[in-house]
Amino acid sequence: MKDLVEYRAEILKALAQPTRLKIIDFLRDGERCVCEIFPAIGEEQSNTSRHLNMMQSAGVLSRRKDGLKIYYAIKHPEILEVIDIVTLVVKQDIFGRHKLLKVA
Amino acid sequence: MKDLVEYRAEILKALAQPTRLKIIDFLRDGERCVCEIFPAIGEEQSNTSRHLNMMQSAGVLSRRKDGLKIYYAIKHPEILEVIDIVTLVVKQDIFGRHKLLKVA
DNA sequence: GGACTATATGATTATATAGTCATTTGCTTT
DNA sequence: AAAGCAAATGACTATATAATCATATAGTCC
Repeated sequence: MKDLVEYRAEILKALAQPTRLKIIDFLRDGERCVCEIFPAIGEEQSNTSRHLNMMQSAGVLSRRKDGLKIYYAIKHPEILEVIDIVTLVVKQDIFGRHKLLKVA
Repeated sequence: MKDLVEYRAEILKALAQPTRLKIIDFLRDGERCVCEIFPAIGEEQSNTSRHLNMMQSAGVLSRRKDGLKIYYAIKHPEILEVIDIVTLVVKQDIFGRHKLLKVA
């Protein structure tokens, strides 16, 4: 049986990729079908589908079927908190350095 | 130049691996040298060194030299918040399901 | 300088990942 | 049942990752 540390890694890995981050950003306002997602992020349908499937297996997204379409949504609002904190850290850490240099 | 989405992915990737999560957990109480870290997490010195180096490049850890030893520490306390939120999500999502099954 | 300790790195291997193109599956509508 | 759209999957390629073993680098102390 997988242990806690592996589940944590799995969720984090599901977030740790540019294409997947773009998907999550796009899903901020609510659920969307694949046919809306892949043009919005500028990726192929098949690639988008694989990432969506991976994120839902990891427990990051939920999936709902409605006729032909499949709607994906962010499953836990906490995921957005995680992304927001990371964004903050990036700004502090990376862009912070540049800003300091400019100010100095 | 790398953009925001790539920096976010880089930080998340630096967290998204079991060995690295163990390192971060071990660094919760403060900085530790490599010689303390690798026995604590049960990994080889060289493997541990690579993970530490990778996390510091990503901006997750800071590094301080003192004589022979190199001390690593968590650079931003927010990183621990991220881990804690993810832990919560895991418990809700994965273990939550099992609990429900048992209760039902 | 030589022995010793701590950390990093080169080389290698096995496995995982992201992406693409073509095809398939499944549902809907006529 | 035939046509058409949405999503998933198979096969493949190129690249990245994690781990190991052996070795190198760099600092300390005698």
